Amino acid sequence: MQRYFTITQLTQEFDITTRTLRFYEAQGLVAPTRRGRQRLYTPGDRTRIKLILRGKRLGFSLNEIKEMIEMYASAPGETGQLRLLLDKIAARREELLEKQRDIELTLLELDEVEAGAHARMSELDTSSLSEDV
Amino acid sequence: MQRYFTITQLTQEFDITTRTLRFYEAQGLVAPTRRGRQRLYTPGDRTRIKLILRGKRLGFSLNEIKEMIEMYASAPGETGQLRLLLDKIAARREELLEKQRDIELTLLELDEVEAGAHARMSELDTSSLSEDV
DNA sequence: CCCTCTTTTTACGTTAAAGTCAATACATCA
DNA sequence: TGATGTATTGACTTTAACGTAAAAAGAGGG
Repeated sequence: MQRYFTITQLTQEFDITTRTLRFYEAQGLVAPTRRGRQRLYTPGDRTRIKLILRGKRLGFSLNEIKEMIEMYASAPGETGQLRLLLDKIAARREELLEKQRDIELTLLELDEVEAGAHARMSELDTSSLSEDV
Repeated sequence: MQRYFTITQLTQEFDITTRTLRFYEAQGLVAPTRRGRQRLYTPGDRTRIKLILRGKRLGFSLNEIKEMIEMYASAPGETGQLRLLLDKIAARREELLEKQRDIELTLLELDEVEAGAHARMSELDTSSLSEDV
């Protein structure tokens, strides 16, 4: 029942290169199993890759992404470790909330620029008395 | 009525280095005026710097940020330019909305990890019969 | 079994975004 | 006016995240 993905399947699905996947492996972000020397990616590996790409879209570094993935994967035993984990979670959450606010502001500004552009366009339309086809 | 900021004031306010500000200037992202050789930043320059840093937090490259800032600053004359501007705005908006979705997902996952950690902690608490002070 | 095609490994190159260092240039304050 | 501190400029270095190229090793097909 274990379905595997080849490296090229994944590069095509996610539009990345083999170099990229091997680099992520070298950084300890994924660890595909091997059939001989060939890499075989499990669905779990595929999920990790999705997480990595999502992290990248949000502007996190590979090191930060690695930390987050390890947070998901770990089941730390003792209380000290758990407190530390909770702290890390809180910190990440703060960052994400800040990014959310940043996005809101940027979207608002885009709205303004767009409104200005539309205004300018209708000016041009009426002044030139031209008609769109 | 024109208040100026020195470079060190801004580095302290935004926790960046002078090298960074001069680099942004070399890239055409800000253009402070000069008193002799010394740089003087206007409130407008300061705003641009804020925009740059916000863009960076969202994972945009300096080139992308430059484009966005120029979108704000420009008042393009002809219709073709305006259409192009509207297209760029639409594209940016898409990116930002994707980032929003990415953030939502990541926050949900953090919630799960946190819930798991809390569960694990209460297990440890009851099993050890210890009390917090 | 040979040929072709894909994968892997190794190594060096590249780009963005600064960091670091050295040499001047100003400015000020005692 | 000389010392002291801050700014500027230019050059070289660094780091992250890959790109690119070359050589060797399998994989499958006829």
